[in-house]
Amino acid sequence: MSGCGNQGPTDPGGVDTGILESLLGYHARRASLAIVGRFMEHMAPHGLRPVDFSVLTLIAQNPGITSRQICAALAIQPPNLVGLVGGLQQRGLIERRPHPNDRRAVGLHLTPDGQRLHGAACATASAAEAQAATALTAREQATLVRLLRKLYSDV
Amino acid sequence: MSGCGNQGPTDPGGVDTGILESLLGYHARRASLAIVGRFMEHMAPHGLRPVDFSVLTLIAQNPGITSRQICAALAIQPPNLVGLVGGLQQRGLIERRPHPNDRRAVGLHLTPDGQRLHGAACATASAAEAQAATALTAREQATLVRLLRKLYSDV
DNA sequence: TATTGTTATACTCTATAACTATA
DNA sequence: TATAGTTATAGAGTATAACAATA
Repeated sequence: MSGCGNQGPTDPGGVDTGILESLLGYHARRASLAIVGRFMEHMAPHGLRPVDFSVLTLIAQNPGITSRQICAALAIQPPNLVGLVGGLQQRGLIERRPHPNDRRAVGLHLTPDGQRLHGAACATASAAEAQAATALTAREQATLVRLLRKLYSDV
Repeated sequence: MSGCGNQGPTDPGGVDTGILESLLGYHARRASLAIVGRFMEHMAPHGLRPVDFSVLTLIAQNPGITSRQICAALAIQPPNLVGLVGGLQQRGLIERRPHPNDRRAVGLHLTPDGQRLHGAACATASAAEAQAATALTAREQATLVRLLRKLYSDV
């Protein structure tokens, strides 16, 4: 029974998607792609990808944070963060300072330019969020965030 | 104000994630990665990636479906589907038959082996879904799917 | 011995241009 | 002229191994 007993709903193209419609991962991935795509369009004028904005935010909220801490918080492999941080530094948005306690590590800080750009990017992010969530009420948004957190918090 | 006025919650590592906590895309992406990751682990014994399972499901539910229809339903670029379909055919899971009305197109069908594997994979998918959603009640799951669909349906 | 940051590298995923045969 | 399928290819994104400096 390769159809799994389902005669499921159809997508806009009139194709029966069967069991896919019942899988949380299917919907989570499609929603993620749609939202992140819109976020990218809004953030493009700032020259920031979603991961760039995430890194800037972590540095803004945690001055002196190390690369390893960023990697742990965002699930990025250390080698893949090197170029990203290098790019932000080359644009003059962040700077590296010696870590006070550990001479192996480097503390990351926003420059004044970085603070200005991050402030503008935060406003853009809020605007994008408001637009992305027009289909949802405020209560639905809160519910959605709560349920999504449940899904990845206990892994 | 590069912190956007937020002094947000912290992630397990004790890092302040600031405005990220309020962004739907941030949570949708993390939830998607967590769920899809577990789905991949469950599906690995069948030798199927999520996209392979999706394609097999579409063919199972829509015998004779064309590559272009699959591309439209799953947002895959046609060139990227060629190798995928070729691999499934080489494994003897699907077969290509001439399209009844259009000599340019090819209708895709599951072989008996493909039907057996897809049936087993469906059972695995259901089991993975049940495990992924232990943190949620049945009502919460339904709510989550409904809200996620809203987010990407009106794009 | 373990950890930080780094280089080099490879593998996957995704996107575009261009071709062929049919419509 | 437009579409279905394909090839070749380029660009992201992501993964591991191994190294030097330091803990």
